[in-house]
Amino acid sequence: MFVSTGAHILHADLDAFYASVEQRDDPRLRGRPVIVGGGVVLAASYEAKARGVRSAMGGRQARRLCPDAIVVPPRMSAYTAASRAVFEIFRRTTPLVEGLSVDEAFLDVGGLRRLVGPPADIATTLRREIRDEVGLPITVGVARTKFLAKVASGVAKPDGLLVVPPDGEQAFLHPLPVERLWGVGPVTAAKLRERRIRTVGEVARLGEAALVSLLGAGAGRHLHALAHNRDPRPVQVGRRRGSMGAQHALGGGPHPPDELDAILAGLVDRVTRRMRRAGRGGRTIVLRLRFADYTRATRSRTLPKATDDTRIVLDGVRALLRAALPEIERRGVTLVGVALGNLDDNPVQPPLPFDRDPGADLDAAVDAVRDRFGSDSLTRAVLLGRETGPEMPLLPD
DNA sequence: TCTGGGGTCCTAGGACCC
DNA sequence: TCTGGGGTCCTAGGACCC
Repeated sequence: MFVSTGAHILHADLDAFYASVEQRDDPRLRGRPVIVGGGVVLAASYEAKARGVRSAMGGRQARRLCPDAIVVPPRMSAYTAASRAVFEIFRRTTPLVEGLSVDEAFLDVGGLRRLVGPPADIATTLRREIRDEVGLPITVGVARTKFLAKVASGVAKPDGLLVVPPDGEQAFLHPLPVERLWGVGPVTAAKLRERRIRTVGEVARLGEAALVSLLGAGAGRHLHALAHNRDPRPVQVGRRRGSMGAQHALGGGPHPPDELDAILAGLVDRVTRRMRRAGRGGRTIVLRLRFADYTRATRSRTLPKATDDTRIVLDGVRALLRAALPEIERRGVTLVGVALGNLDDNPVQPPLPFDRDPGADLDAAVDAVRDRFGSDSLTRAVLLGRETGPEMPLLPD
């Protein structure tokens, strides 16, 4: 078997994805600072990033930094369509594609050298095809390992291509600030900074034992390996997600139990519908909370077998909510969420009519739900929940 | 810096079993 | 009645990513 040892892994990452789709579809937005999302920045164009706007930033602050920014509401279906088109080009390039999110993936092109050409040429072609066929800029990092390819694309952004040759890895890696390392966030960076460690090279000189005592066994060993550029993980095709969830942020002020219950019913309906559409079931039910001080908590319970059943999940969420109510009362709540973990692949039940088609005939949908759940009030709530969320009527217990 | 929505992986303690 | 070591599952929290 031929094993490629050169720089053969591509990390392809669309630039400012949502904002680029908006600029593509509306010529008036091109060359101008664009912010997608109102209350909070979901994505910012590079013109807006240059002014300090970052994703996850509050909308007010973003507008203060960049008063002339054009703010557009998100169009999720357009982003999903663009993502599909890009992934088709990925898979046309090589069957070894591992998606990381809607806008990035690893591609292993090690076996294509004889057939198509060297990885750098393949990356150039890939970028051109995505530009020509989908109309979006994409940055590609090329290296011998996944980790290094990801770091390379981060350095090359936006609209760039960077190849790290195997004999240039240390020279590329060591001068970089530790924040560039995949997996080093604010907390880890602060711990390292306290020890006067700022670059990857300084991490590499530290020694595994010192890193483990500073960061813990897992993170310490992981970081030590990355700093020495050891990353044996292969590109994995067909990874499936392990959990599915939905959440809803709440304004300040009190939120009575009835209101929380109604919101959670809407969230449960959204998640279970997605699960049925995906043909998956979950065994662990998670209630996610964020309190008024923005600390987070989860409460969970695990069922004997996986389910995608709205009623069963809702019952579980309600039990978790009841138990958490005193703490919510005391501390206030600013977010509720529902997630299902321990996902397996058994399609538990056929999808309901509007699982596939939101415009399905309402009477037929009501009948189908009633057949399955046998309750008029739940039927009504489930149907309403697909659109209303917070405003939906209370469910009886 | 006053904070959305969707995920991943890791750690640690306790229950339970052999 | 008191005691060992190992393994798995569950719950909860935390850091990180896009």
